[in-house]
Amino acid sequence: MDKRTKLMLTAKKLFSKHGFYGTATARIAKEAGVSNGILFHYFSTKDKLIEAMYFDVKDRIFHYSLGQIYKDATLKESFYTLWLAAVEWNLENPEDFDFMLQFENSPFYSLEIEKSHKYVQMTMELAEQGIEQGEFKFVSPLVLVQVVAGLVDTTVKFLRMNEDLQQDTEYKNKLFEIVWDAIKK
Amino acid sequence: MDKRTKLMLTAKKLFSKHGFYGTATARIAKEAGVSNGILFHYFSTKDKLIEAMYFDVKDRIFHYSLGQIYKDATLKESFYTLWLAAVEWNLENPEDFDFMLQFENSPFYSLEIEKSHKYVQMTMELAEQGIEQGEFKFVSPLVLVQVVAGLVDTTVKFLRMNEDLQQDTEYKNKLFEIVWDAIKK
DNA sequence: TAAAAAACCGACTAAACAGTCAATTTGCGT
DNA sequence: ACGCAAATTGACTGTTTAGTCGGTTTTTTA
Repeated sequence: MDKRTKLMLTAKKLFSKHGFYGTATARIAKEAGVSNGILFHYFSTKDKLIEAMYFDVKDRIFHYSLGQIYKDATLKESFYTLWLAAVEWNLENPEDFDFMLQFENSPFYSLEIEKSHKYVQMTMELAEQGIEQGEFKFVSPLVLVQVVAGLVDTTVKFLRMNEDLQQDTEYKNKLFEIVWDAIKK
Repeated sequence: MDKRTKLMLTAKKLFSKHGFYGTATARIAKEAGVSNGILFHYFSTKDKLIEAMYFDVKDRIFHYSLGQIYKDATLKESFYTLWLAAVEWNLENPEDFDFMLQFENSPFYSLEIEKSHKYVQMTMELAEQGIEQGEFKFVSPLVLVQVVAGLVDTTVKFLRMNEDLQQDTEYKNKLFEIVWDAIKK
């Protein structure tokens, strides 16, 4: 594995456990088994490292989730697939989840960063589609996207505390009804 | 104003803008116009200061929101009042909102802290009531509470970016329908 | 295969940091 | 007005921090 990847994996682990400033760059390098200098060769500042990780995680989760949607699916099916994929991905990647929560609720984060992401566009289009078809509530499509994203987080946090429910498809269907009822007209 | 209060106000401002570790204790004291030493007289460590602020904010917002509920209100009215009060309080106290978001999504936070709060009990009881009456979805009451709390955050974030909608009662009613449909059977 | 470029090292530094402490002031009960 | 406890000060410290740099090894290119 190349050292850049090693650094990012170690950083993710430490950031998610100890927070951004609770994690020293020297510690990241040490636990990654590389030299101190190489960290700043790949990431000119600590902030750049954090930002790079955000884009990396965001990319992977969207790529995975959107990839699950199949052609000719109804809107409800598409949203179900999207929601379930996001929930399961986050459950399987708890460090990424904790890192993202921390980042998106920190002063590092701004909506400008969010909007710069190509995948956000795609989910917005899905929401607009649902509104035009009269299937979704007549509110800003941005609200609908944020509601779904927020409910993904809520679901993940809940299922983490109730491991026995994580495999319970029936219960997860019930949880999805919360999401669907929230956005549908 | 006593120095303890001055310190907390300044800390809140700085934490919400620059994050926990981006804010030095010396800076808090300086901008509050008090000596360095007095900070550690009132709060033995920086972490204790942060935790004290969490309980302070949590207390004020719950006290305000729950105080708005009137007797003999229906369940829907109670939830509407609660949701609206929380949204408006957060809009009027953006520093508290940012601080709480940061805290609750940081490694500082654990559910043990949350549960220790008396007001959380009260909202849980409201949710249980709704489930028993067959008015809410048959899921864990904790989910319902967290869904509503999460949707408060989502709403606040959205209304912050759309200041023109903050006074639009009709639009806010629409946003509440999202919340209500999410939890109702 | 030589030279140029990129990856890599780890010791180093200047600044910043949380928390201490001995000394002084303030406020309050008697 | 006395005495005592609590509030307050700010200089100080030992440690930790992000980021640098001169030099070395490895990889790429021509």
